[in-house]
Amino acid sequence: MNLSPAARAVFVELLVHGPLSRAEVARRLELSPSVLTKLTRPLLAEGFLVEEPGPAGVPGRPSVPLRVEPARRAYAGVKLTDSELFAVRTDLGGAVTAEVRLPLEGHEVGRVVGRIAEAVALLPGDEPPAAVGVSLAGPVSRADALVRHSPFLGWREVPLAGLVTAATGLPAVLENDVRALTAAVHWFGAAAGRGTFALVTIGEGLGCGIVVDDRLLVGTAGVSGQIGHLAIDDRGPICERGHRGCARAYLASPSIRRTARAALDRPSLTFEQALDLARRGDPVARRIFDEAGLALGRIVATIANLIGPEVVVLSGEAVHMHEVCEAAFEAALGEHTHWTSEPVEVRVQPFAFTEWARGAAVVALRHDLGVA
Amino acid sequence: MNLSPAARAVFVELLVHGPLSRAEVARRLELSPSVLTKLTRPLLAEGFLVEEPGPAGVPGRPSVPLRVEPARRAYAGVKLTDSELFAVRTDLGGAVTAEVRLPLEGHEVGRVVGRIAEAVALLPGDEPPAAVGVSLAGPVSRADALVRHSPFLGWREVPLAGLVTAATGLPAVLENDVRALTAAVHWFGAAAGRGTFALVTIGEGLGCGIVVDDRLLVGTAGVSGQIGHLAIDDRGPICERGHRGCARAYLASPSIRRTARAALDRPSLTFEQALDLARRGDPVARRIFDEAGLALGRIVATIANLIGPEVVVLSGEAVHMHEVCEAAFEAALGEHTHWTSEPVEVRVQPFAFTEWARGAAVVALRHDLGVA
DNA sequence: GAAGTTTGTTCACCTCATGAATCTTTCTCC
DNA sequence: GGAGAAAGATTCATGAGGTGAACAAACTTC
Repeated sequence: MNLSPAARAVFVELLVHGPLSRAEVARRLELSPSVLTKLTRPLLAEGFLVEEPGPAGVPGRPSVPLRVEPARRAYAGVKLTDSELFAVRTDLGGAVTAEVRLPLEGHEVGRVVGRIAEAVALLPGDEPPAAVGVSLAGPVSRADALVRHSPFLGWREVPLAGLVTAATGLPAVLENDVRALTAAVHWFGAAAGRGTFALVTIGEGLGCGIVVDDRLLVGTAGVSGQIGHLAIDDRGPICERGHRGCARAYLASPSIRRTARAALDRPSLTFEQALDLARRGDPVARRIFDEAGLALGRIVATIANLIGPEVVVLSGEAVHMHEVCEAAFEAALGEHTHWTSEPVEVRVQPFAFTEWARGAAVVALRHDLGVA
Repeated sequence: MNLSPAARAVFVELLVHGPLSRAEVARRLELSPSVLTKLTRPLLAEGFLVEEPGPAGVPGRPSVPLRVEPARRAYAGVKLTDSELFAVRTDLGGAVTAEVRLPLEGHEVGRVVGRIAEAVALLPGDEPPAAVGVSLAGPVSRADALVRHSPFLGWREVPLAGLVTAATGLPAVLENDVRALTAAVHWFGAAAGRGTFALVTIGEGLGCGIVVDDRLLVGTAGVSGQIGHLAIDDRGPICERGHRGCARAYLASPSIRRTARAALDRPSLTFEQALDLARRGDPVARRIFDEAGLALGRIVATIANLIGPEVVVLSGEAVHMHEVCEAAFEAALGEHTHWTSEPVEVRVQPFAFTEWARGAAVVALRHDLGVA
């Protein structure tokens, strides 16, 4: 989109913080009002911004709120798993306008890239997306556009973004899945407008993305938010790495399924079935989910004590278990929050199966706007 | 000092990253070489910078490294405890050039402020310091220059910085003690030049300061780095807040003293005596410090997993215990570091009793330079 | 309808970084 | 030892991008 730094700041402010008058944006960004006239004019002319009817009944010249026109531009986001691929098309406001789901046949790089291109082409829409974002689990070097290591695809040092650009003819960006989701939550999700927050995802694994002063925490060698093996209790269940009572062993859905199967002696029980049993008051299932809630509360409290976020957002494929284990969660959060502070605000972001891909699309959007 | 943003960036780069040529500074700050000529000229003329003999033996015009002249300006730093006050004078390079220690007679605000002014006046030096920094434990609102709450002084909402300015006639800044020390470690200590690191202090209490991308993490309501009550083991010793096996109970020097007195049945044993027993191989004392090392390793691993710092610096009055519990510390750090990462680099910053006050002086220095 | 208030615009101006050109001072190669 | 290469430092015209004052616009309040 090629925006000047000031124009970018104005556009992002309007995108994330909703319709705002020029005067209000000037105050927030500590700019003089005159510069807003200048910066918004071309954006209005090109249709990226539109004027809205303003509030009435206040003294002074009525303000004219400016709003980003979401339909003005589209983005594609693709999330890779070991067996399939989710693709979505979103507008400028991060809203999903189309979705596609394709199985992956094998993990050979060329085949997967072909599938990605296919999925992007299948997404209905008037114009081609302005950029494509791709996300997957595991360490990713965004700067080098390189998949460092993907355990479930068996990849090492794959320059995926370049290959996707070659296959689609579109600018492509690569990002770790949790970080991509964090970006979406930051701008358009439960943490919209918050400067400092943490996202905790619960599902096949545990993930954590941290945003400090509106900047995503990357960490040395691209590693941060590793909460999977946080020690909860030296006597708890054993995780795949042999740790007793670590966070994964209590919380990850495969661990919960495993524990429930063993405890209930039902070898084919699914996670959802176990959750249902707990909902209906089965004491064994209840206990398992209560302990999961305790672990989650402890994790959130640890993050909150250390970082001091404004809010902690919960998401992930298994986040709906929160309603079942809420009491235990709140108790553990309160108990482990530092005594001088109030427990951190917690928000549950309902999870749709397109969420991961939407995160990737938001990364594409941010890239297109030139946001680091 | 009233520097333009660019001049400030140049000066700080030279202050923190040692002597550098103009060309090198231009490259690091992504500025054109010409602007460096312009920006450094007044700083050289006023004696804040001096030219140094450069390296020989390389092709091209020899570079002229620029160095900050530390003696050009002085700062005062004051640390308050419940019973006494430590004051230091430092130069621009954060080096301590004088120190004073005064007992506090009572905790009445006016008396304490008078003592601070007295101590600052007592510090020998040619010119008065350019600014005074004051640090103390507990929540401090730096923006409002307000001590929110000081448990050991019995203060609430005391506008200390304003009072110190009134009493000394010097600009005064207020900061939490751990954060002040973090600032000193960041610019002139074991993390000098690192962009992302964590400081963990061990002493009467546990503290943690976090710097991300060269910016101090403040946290909502000014609260972050609360590691004191991190849960280590549900069966461990009990801390003053009634938590079993929390970090304080394992690591804070009063807890260690208490545990050692009870276990060895020596009611008047000091922390240093217990440490000495451990050094000499006493099995009871060894065990106590080994467990402290395990707790510390676990804390550092947790911070490293979450933040991904380049280095974790250990400091505080009791940091010398690290040498005694190093093996246990390293073992716990390795065990609790996420399996995909190498253990974080750990540096021990030797602690002098002037360190806290030096931190306060560095806060004054940063304030004087206009660094947030 | 006059006064007051706030928004939005225009315009002259000013700060500050850039980029090209140039000068300086060394090393390397022949 | 001289020519040329190399890198640092400087000068200067230029331009981007912001500010501040002045003013117009559009509404409320009295």
